[in-house]
Amino acid sequence: MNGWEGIRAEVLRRIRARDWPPGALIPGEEALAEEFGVARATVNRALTALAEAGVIERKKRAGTRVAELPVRRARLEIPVIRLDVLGRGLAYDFKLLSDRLTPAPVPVTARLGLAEAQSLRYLETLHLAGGRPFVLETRWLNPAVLPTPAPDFAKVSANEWLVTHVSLVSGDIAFTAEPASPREAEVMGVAPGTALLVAERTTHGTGGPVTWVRLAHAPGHRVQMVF
Amino acid sequence: MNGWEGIRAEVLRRIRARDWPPGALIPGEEALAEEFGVARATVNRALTALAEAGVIERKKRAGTRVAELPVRRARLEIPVIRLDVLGRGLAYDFKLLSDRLTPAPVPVTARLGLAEAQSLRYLETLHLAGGRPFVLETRWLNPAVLPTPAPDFAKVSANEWLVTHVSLVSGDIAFTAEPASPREAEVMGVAPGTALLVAERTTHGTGGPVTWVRLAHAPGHRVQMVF
DNA sequence: CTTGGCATTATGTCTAGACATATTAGCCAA
DNA sequence: TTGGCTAATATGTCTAGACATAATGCCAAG
Repeated sequence: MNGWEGIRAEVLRRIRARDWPPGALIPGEEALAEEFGVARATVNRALTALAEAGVIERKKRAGTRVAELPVRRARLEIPVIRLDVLGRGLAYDFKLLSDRLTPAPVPVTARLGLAEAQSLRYLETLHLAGGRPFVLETRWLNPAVLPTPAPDFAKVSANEWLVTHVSLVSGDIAFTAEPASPREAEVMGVAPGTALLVAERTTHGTGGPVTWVRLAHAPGHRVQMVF
Repeated sequence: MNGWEGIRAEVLRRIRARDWPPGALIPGEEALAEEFGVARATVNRALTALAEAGVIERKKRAGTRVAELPVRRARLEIPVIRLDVLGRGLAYDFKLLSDRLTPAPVPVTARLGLAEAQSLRYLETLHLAGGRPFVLETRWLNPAVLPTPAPDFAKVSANEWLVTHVSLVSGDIAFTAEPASPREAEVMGVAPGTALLVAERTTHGTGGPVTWVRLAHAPGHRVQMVF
């Protein structure tokens, strides 16, 4: 194992072996560079990677120490729903159930940072996997981000159109478990009250708030992450 | 905006502005270095960061192109439950409900890659926030990773002991929504069938499989991530 | 005793140049 | 036409040295 990845591996090994226990100060870059016989920049590359991974904490002047409670980070890759379905080996299709301009409820405008009672585009899309309900997408979309003429969301799902056409800058996503509402039960063909995995996303772009979306997944859906 | 972060920002701006649309080949590092008046290494730093973020795709000889469908990545920071609770401004406590060595069910041994019917340490821990049930932790723990004498999980929760004492190498986490089982309903004080957010984690360490754990969260729990 | 400023020091970033490596396009031969 | 070799090329990594920046701790002034 050579190069900066080799150094990263060796430093990680020493941390795991508790040569350098949690909280300990590890040797400076200069010292490590000499020990490994490389330039300081190479050690820096390795330590920077470990810091990004949360294994060590670095501060100027204070040095580098092993993280006390190594925060475990898991990465979630959020695919376009179509690709998610195809990736499971199932045929994809979707139905646009609702598309209208209507005053948004306060919780939605509040989360997006818009004026109360502003009219937003409301889209209800049922995504199908192998002909069966997969996800019910309930979306409030800021019409200001749409071009004129607006795209036809019956042809391209809003989910996919947004990814390729709007510059998404930041956002957050939250997962909850909720009982299926009567409407959800009817549309997805499950009993009311069935436990559904729900993802709520808020997205902001360069031109301001973009969309708030709620994805209610079919029973049994798993959101998988690796760390 | 100076330095490699400034270059990253400018490249990102051009991608967002569709100066360089999805799929397009962007100028090589040498060309960009000359344009911005910096060394090639600085451009490389900026582009490496963008590649890690999934915005561009880089291949030797083939050059750098804008990602067609920018995969959105969200990062989940998995805290120790005690800190999660304290971070919500609530008092933390936990009760060890069960602790015994018993043959593990096949799905568990299979996921951990252990022989069937192997005896594992079974721990059932109820985590409390402000005196109310917060998470029911159901854990199967490979006794091979424990020191002798084994720690007293009635004093330190297994959740916390593992983070600080075992070298966790890799693992995965999955979220599902499930109806509360009769046992869960009883322990957590909810009606059977209530929708619970469940996290299942499998963890492997340097010394082999470590633990399989199921965390059933109290109703209303949100797992929040930022991207 | 407290506060402000300053020197110290470890990390952060940058440069100019070099070599390594992967990949591709094109050429040549079977 | 096809298969394989080769040369060209863009990214990946590294070096040695330099300056920038941010904490820290000490010291002096109040």
